[in-house]
Amino acid sequence: MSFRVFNSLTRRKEIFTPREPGRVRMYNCGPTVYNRQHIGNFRSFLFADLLRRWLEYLGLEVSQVMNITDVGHLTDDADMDGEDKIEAQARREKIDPQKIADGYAELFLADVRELGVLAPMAYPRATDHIPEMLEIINGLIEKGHAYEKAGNVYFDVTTFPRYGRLSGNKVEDLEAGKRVEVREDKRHPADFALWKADPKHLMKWDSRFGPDGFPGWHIECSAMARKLLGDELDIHTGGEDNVFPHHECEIAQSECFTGVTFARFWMHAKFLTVDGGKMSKSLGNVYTLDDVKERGYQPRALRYALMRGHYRQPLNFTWEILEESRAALEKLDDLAHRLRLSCAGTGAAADADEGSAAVDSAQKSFEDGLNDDLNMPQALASLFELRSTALEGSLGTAAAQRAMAFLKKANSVVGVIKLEEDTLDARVHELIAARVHARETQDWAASDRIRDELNELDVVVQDTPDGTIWRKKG
RNA sequence: GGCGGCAUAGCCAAGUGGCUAAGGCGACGGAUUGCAAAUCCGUUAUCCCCGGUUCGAGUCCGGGUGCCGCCUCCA
Repeated sequence: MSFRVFNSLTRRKEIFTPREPGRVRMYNCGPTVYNRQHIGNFRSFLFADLLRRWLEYLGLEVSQVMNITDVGHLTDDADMDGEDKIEAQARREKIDPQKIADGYAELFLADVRELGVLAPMAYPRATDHIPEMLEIINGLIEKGHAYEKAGNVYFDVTTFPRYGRLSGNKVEDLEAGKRVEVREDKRHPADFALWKADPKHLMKWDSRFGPDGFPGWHIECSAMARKLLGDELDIHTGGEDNVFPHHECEIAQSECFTGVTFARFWMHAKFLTVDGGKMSKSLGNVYTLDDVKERGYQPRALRYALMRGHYRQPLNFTWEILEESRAALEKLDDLAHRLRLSCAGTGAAADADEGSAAVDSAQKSFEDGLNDDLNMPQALASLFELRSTALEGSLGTAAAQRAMAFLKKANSVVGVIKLEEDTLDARVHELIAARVHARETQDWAASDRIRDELNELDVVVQDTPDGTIWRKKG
């Protein structure tokens, strides 16, 4: 079965194939680093990570790029008085805007690492690509797709008939829209800025348009994608809120400049809501990874919570859901643990191949699920079905080894399961041995006391017919 | 005002028109256990409403209702 993805551009599921056989060029819209990234941002980044991991599972080489936008967008594209987000934050913190951006970029990288996101080929920064942006801007002016007015450069949307194809917006409707304020130096209200001039701006670059310029919002992605991946991408991803205007504008800029299709597949993750609605500072529910950790949850619990639903379905976050995720994850850890034991012969069925068919069927279901536009719920369900099989004691050693190999492969995609054997220090080993001895002599008081002690050390003991087994919590 | 999405059990969440509607979390009853934990067995769904198409609809079509997101920096 081949990998089918929902292409936002055509609004249909299509079979994915890279332009160059065996190699995928993928660009993921990353963060604007004027603030700490929140769990909503992570949903989109984890989606990109899942996609990359699945493509690699399928044996494709993935050239993946995720931008870090470290020059702020105007808070209001149509209003020159609108404040740049990074500069606004810099004023609040009274330090240099580049330091703000660099600081938050570091936090972003640390967060994402903790969430188990695999590093892409590159995390390019906007401020390192000003010449590449200007090259495109100049080219667009030469080709008549852009025009300059007093140091500001705008893209002329009327020169690109496909403008609006991705988002389903019509230029006429945008014109009628109440939210787009008309700026008198724009030819058309929907024209968007490629380059802006403002002497008061702190981050600025010299160019033929004047000494006080800085890039408009969308141009950095076009420039960095082109530089690192070439003119034609296979996949471009982002959050659904990027569809318009950001991605629409990227397509216009890039395609008018290069004359070829910018990206063949566009994939967008649905929005994350918190407590049933958009998160907001006033509600105090803009959660960061630190909030998750402060409540005693491992980052992987958040990874699980944000990935267990389908990426195109709305997802709501609550602390109850995170708790549910933690509990489910514990079961998957336990599956890995049981499989290790079965591989070693403990509790394994007499026939070494007993249960092989169930393992194969779980693997097929896992692969079919993810091949169907990354159906993660189905993929996860297959792992729990494998667990049921393993717990029925119906796996032989050979089947268990096969199951373990599959689980490792599966975890290369989901990236949340604790596969390796926990290590215990000598003290814990002694306690476990002492408890086994106490039980043999039916000294229940001592046995229970040691069990409590082990619990304090986050070790859970379980007495099974095959003897006492243990595992670490969490 | 324009565009898009969603509605399946107490909660979360799959579901190419066709076998008894996956899976997870939780709850309850029983088994097991020195007590637990884990596990096993069982119970927990008029698929938002009303029409229509069809031999057959959770699934397709039309109309409601409710919720969410985008159109402004936003993943």
